[in-house]
Amino acid sequence: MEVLPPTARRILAAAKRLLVSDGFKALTLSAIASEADESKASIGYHFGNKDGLVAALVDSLTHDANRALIQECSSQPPGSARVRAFLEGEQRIVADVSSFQAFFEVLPYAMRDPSLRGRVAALYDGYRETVRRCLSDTDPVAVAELRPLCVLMIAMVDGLVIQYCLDPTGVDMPSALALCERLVKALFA
Amino acid sequence: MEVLPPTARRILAAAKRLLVSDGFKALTLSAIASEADESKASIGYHFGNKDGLVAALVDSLTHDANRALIQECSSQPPGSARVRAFLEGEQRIVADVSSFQAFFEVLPYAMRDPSLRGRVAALYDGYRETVRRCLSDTDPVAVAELRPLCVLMIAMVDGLVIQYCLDPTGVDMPSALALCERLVKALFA
DNA sequence: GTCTATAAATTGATAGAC
DNA sequence: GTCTATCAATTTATAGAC
Repeated sequence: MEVLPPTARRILAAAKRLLVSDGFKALTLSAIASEADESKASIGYHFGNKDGLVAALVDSLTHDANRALIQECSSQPPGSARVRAFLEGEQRIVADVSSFQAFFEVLPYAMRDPSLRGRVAALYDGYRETVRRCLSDTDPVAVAELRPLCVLMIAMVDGLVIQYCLDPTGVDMPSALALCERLVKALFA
Repeated sequence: MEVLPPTARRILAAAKRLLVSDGFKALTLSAIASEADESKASIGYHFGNKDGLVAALVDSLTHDANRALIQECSSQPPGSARVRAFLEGEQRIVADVSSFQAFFEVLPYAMRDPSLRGRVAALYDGYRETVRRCLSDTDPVAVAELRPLCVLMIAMVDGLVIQYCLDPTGVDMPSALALCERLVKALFA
């Protein structure tokens, strides 16, 4: 992303804005060119074709998300303080619904295209590793269950956002997050 | 669904097959008509327009999913036996990835269209109610936390499927489900 | 590198015969 | 109810000037 020419960067940023605001269906070359104040032909020049643009867009999205999560967690020193910071960070992640919507827009395409799927799968590997780093150094006894716990924690965040996006009033998110915290602390006790 | 004319039913079934195999993008009137061995004009006649067809498709999907889950859970008598049956049912649900893929295809469109969102939100209400019925009658002490637990259980299932679809080899699903079971049982103890 | 102009294909929708 | 034929609109892609 940082090594792209300025025009390509503007096109990619415009595509990201369109994806968040209007969904994958709105990602037409005309709309992107208009949003970026560039010509349609420039998109072809910089990204080959639309598939190339989508691949670059997915890379950009996953990179941003991963960096944000790592920054979120590693700001605290290891130990119970970091665990608490991680759980608080989870709440912020759940609250940031807009970036999740962009992810859900891309998800079905990522699941079907082998190249995209590999890229997003690598992102989740990074997620799990980050969570593992946040939750370790607290109790060596629980090490055996650390991997599955990371999987479950991420699953809960993703799944909670789905329910919240579909019906913000139907889900008591604070209670769900409090229960989630209780479950984790019970495991470490 | 059952009250639809035979032709409409064939069209809907063809659309569902296309959605599962090739995704939402493949849901063009031409492709659906070809798959159903009907004419494009028939789709307009029976469903008004494409949006009408998609709404009927979402209704059909959610109805099937809800019925399957209820049947899965209510086959056992209340009590710990039903809880165990529910947890085993969860494993089967997670294993049935194809129906989840159809859901993930529809999810971004459901989140943006108010009408579709309401339909899918109602489905999740049914989900939570079903899970509540499966997990109640075991320990009255835990009643206060029953609602958030239902939310979390469904979130875990959804989130686990996401990770599994992206990388079946990168997630130790049996361990994750075992840990999930441990967490639930710890809560009831 | 960037643009205008246009090609070529596809899409959703419908008129009108049967 | 079902079909063929056709419409206007939109989409991706690219040729060619600058």
